[in-house]
Formats: sequence, structure tokens, C-alpha cells
Amino acid sequence: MGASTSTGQRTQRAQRADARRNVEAILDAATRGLRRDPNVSIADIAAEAGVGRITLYGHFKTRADLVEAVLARTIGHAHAVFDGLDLSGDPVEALATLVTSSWRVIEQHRGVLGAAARELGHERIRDVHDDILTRVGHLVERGQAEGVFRDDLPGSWLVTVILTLMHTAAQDVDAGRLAAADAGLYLVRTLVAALTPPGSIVPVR
Amino acid sequence: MGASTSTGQRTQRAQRADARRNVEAILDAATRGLRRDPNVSIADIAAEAGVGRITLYGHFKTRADLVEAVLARTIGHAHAVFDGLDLSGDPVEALATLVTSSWRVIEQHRGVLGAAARELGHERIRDVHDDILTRVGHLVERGQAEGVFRDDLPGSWLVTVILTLMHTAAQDVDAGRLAAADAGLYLVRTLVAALTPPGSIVPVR
DNA sequence: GCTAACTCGTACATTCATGTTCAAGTTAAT
DNA sequence: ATTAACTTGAACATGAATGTACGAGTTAGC
Repeated sequence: MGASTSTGQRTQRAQRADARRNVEAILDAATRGLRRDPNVSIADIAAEAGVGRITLYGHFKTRADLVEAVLARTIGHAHAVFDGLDLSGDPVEALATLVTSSWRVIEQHRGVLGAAARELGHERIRDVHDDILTRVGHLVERGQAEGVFRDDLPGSWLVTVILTLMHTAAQDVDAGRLAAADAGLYLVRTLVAALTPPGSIVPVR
Repeated sequence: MGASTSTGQRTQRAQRADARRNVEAILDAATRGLRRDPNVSIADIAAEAGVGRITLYGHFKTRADLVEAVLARTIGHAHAVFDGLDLSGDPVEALATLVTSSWRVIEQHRGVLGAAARELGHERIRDVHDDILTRVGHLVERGQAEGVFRDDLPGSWLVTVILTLMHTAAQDVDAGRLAAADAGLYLVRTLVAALTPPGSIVPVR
């Protein structure tokens, strides 16, 4: 990471507390800024973080370094959320759990990934994005195999529908068009219905 | 429009054929470029249109003029498609008609709107976007009133779901992840199921 | 054939963003 | 109290994009 080194790299004292606070503030500001506008300037990020541009450059050598750090942190968050999910058992319940727990993370994830792709190239993010696709894909396949999810449409399309609507719900919440408290419920109802096999009854939730 | 004047503005002959061809080529290139990257440069647009940058500036005084022209043309196309749709009768069939006929237009529309919003401001596009929202909204309301669309979710959310998935399907087609021939069918199946009231059977299509 | 519309590359001015350098003040940690 | 880590604005260099100006060649339409 482009930020100042930890004790491991120098045999002196660890990074100062105000430096650590500033690094987090910069990463927070960069995350918000990049999702809003992938071309957000370094000056704007620094201003929103409440630090000088020079200070930002003290922690991140280049813009690409900063974006890389944002990407790494975002991926870490996403993995933390997904690793904590129990997606075994009834696929419909697992889908509800997945959707309710991760719609926020998905939106951050895709927003940052989009910005990072422009900055760092698609290669850098392909493998990390695939991880989430794979997890959701396995759930969809399991549901299709058990006959509780429709199999007249390919799993890849259903995965796209799931991720896209989670992203959309989060954007609507950010835009004030949807209450955060409603997002999970709306998503679960919409997606469970969308995945219900033709000829079957849409579950009441 | 920022392009060269028609006969109406000067009492000389109409715009030359090669000039009209170039204007269309520029608008086509700008539409593609803006959807790909809202910050696409004037130089790139001109190159893709196969004209000189100076020629482009001969037809459009500024970048904002060009974006405005792209917006106007895109809106015109969308209206032409929507005006030609018969959305009366069975709401489920009407939804299928809407989706099958306009997923391509929706993607163009939203891509250009997004780019135009950054360039021209959100005010300029609010009223044009509302028209399509209104038409889709009326269909959703009719379906809810007739009991064939779920009413445990607000119409505004269902409209968002419809438009978002059409946009997504078109993006997947552009990206090669989805065959164009499959897009309409996948969308219809997914959306009809998503809108089926809980406790009802998902229609087989 | 004539002529005005149309086209063009190069050069230029301006603006903005990135990244670097400088000296010096502030402050966290010992 | 000390000191090294951390912070800072201004100035600067570089590159990229927008928009303008120039003279001149091309061509569509009459």
C-alpha cells in the first residue's frame, strides 16, 4: 500500500495516530468521491478528507496508489461481509439472507470497482469481482438444482439480476428515493418472485 | 441546435449532403462515446466520426452544444418508439410488448442521459426522463389496480426495477455476455415473475 | 463551369489536473 | 522538555482537453 509504513518496515515507532486518522479520512473521501465521479480530482478528495493535497501525497505516492488502496479496502469489507454469511440450507432463505445483508456492500463494491477499472485496468479487478459472482452463482445453481429457482433462464443472467437490483436499491437509497429500512425487504420480495419457477406460486413474504 | 442552419434561417440553399452526413456521423459517434465514457474527448468523437476536429466545431460551437444535440436526438428516438407502442389491454401482455420493444432504446436513453446530466445539469433532463417514467408508471398502476401486478411494493420501485433490468440487459448485450436475440425473452420472463402478486402462479412464457 | 459551402492540419491560448519541491509550523509519542 | 513524524500553502513543471484562428484545398449543388 502506498501509505506510510508500519513498524514492520522501520524499526522506529508506529505510525502516528493523526496520520492513521488522516489515511482513513482520505480513503473514506476517495471512496465516496470515486463512486460519485470516477474522475474526481485529487484536490477534491483532499478537501473532502479535510487534509492538504501535500498531505495526501505524503500518504499515497500517486493517484493510482490511492485508487489501489481504496480497492483493497473495499474488497476487504466485501469479503468480511460475505465470509460472515451462512448460505447453506433453503436456497430461498439463503437468498433472503444474502440480499438483506449485502446490498449496501454490493453498491460500494461495484461503484469502486467501476472507478478502479478505469484507473487500474480491468485485469486488476477481474479476479476479485469473480469471487462474489461465484458465491452468488453457486447459490443460484443450488436453487435451480433443488427446483426452487427457475431454470428456464441461465444462472448467469439470474446472478446479474440479483447483483444489479442490489446495486440499484442502494443507489435509490443514496438518492433518497428509497428508505434504507425498506431496501432489504423490497429486494427480497422482488428477487424471490423473479426467481420463482414458472407455474409455481410466488411465496408470500 | 448548434449545427449549421437549415434553409429556414438563411435564404440560401439547404445544408449540403456531405454536411448532413457528417452531422449524423458526429452525433452517432458522440452517442457511442458518451455512453462508453461521459468524459470522452472532442478529439476522440471527431476521430470516430471520421471528421476533423475543426469540422466538428464547424457544426457544434461547443462541447455542451454537441451533448445537447445528442440528448435531443436520443429523446426523439425514445419518443418515437414509445409513441408507437400499444400499452392498452392486458397489463402483462402490455409489459411484454413494452419490454421487448424498448430495451435497446432505454439503454441508449439512460446512457446519454447520464452523460448529459454531468455536462448540462440535472434540470435539463428531468422533464424528459419523467415522460418515460410516467408511461411505465401508468402501466404498473393499471396492472396493480387489475390485480395482475403485485401491490405489496410501491409502483415507483417496480418502475425502477423494469427500467434498470432493461438497461442491464442492453449493457450485457453490448458486452457480449448476452445474445441480443435472448434479451427480450429473458427480460419478459424475469419481469413478469417479479411483478406477479405473492400467492399467485408465475405465468409460463 | 462556377461558386459558396464545407472541409482540413497546424499552431496557439487558456484552463485544469497531476505530481514535485521548498521551508517552516504543528503535534504525537517518548 | 525533546524530537521526529506529520502537516501545510505557494510555486512550479508537465500534459491533456477545449476552443480559436489561419489560409487553402475540396466538392456539392446550381
